[in-house]
Amino acid sequence: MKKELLDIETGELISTSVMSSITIDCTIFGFENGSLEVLLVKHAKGISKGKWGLPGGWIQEVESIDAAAHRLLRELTGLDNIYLEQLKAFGEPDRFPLGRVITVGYYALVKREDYSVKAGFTASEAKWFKIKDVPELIYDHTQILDYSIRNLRKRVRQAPIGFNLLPEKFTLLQLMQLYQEILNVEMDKPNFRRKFLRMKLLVDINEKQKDVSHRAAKLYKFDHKTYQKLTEKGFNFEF
Amino acid sequence: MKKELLDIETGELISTSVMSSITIDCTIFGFENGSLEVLLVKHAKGISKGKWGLPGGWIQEVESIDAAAHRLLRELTGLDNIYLEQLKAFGEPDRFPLGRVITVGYYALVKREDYSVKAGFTASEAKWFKIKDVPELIYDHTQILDYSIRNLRKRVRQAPIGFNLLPEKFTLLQLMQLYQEILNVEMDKPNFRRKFLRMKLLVDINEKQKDVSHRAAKLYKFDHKTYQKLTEKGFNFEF
DNA sequence: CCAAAAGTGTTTACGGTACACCCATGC
DNA sequence: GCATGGGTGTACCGTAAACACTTTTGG
Repeated sequence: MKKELLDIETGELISTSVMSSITIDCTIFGFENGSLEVLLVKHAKGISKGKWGLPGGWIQEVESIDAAAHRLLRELTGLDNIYLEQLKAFGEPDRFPLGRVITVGYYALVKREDYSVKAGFTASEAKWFKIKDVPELIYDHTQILDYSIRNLRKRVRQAPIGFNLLPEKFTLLQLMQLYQEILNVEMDKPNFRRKFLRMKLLVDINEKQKDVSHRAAKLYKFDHKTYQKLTEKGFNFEF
Repeated sequence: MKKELLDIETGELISTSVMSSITIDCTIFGFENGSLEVLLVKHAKGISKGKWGLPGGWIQEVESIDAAAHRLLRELTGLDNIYLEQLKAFGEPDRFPLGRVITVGYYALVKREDYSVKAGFTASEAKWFKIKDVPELIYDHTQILDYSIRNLRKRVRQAPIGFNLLPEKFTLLQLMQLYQEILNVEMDKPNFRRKFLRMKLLVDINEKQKDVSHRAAKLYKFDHKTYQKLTEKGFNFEF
């Protein structure tokens, strides 16, 4: 529809075919050394210069919202096939200081082993933060992040999406630590292992850890087929 | 921001301060005679004349998305304080034939006893449909409705939101029938009653049904305080 | 040997499920 | 009496929770 719009951050008039008044913002979660982290970007210019925020962008005229979010992730991380889900639209009238802009929030789960900062983004522009170390964010991004975390906690108890934060091969203890970190609870190792193994969601790949200073743990993979079957009939993870 | 826009349904140029390219559509659920129903409106003019769709509207420049949805509901049903939650944004590029418009989907639960069609809406313009009798809908509204139903089924197992579809005072059988209808399952009466009573969510108001041709059932109310407490620590309803 | 984490076994209690059965009311 | 739904009792089973215990590996 419209081809010219004011870049509401820089004040420049830009000419392109994106939708005005609608943006996308994405909370990207990662898991490293037992801590849940989010990827934030530092704004280089405009009124929010020097401040951290969630990665975001515009939606093109001929692109679905989901496609725009995937494109954004690819541009930022170089990764395709990231686990990505829409949260909801955020649209308080005053959420954005330079005009009325509604944003569609997403959250993504990334395997840190796959991730590398993409060309064009230096370490000073994009950085992982532990949840507890997240600084003050621009606009309503703190609110969006809070919503993302609450949503992750909810989702992780309804579907085994936590796998998307772990390496391909992982141990049961890693899995348990992931749940402990996200849900902020203490769990019993023996009970956790039995509970998860009973679900038949893990495939024993007959490999073990190497170079650990204790008994090596079995490595598992996630069984996508069982996951699909369970998803169709609905299921629950209460920890 | 912009004050003039083309009414994409009628083709008229209208002058008002609403956001262009963003609308709201709302699935309004009701429960009557053991059946789950939705309120649809018939479009009177424009390219979708004579077809049924979800009630929807524009978002004003100085109004939050949630406020717009509440206003829409009030205009349509005359009701305030309706249970209302956002679903997500729907934005396929071709979802709307006359231009790129993203819509924010909502779903609402109303007590049918409170509801009356508002002045300005005649019976031929707004009508309740049983879920199975819903006709073909305009644009992507069938998809939004499907998403709403799936979401309702999910939510009803995570929080006792079903209460919002029942009268103030209800029997345990009514409650069970509501769950059976929404989840499309058969339940055991004795077990359902014990399970629900154990949750301490129901208040026995020491009243009984009248004029029924069988033993009169106790009437209950929903205990909002216990609900709040349970919500804070998270809870699950598996039926 | 010890430390550290992997992994097994056992006991208890509670909630889900199935189903038999009695109660109250109108016709 | 009979139909209809209201409501109680009970027996069985699976799983969650707590925790004692054994196994494997590096140092």
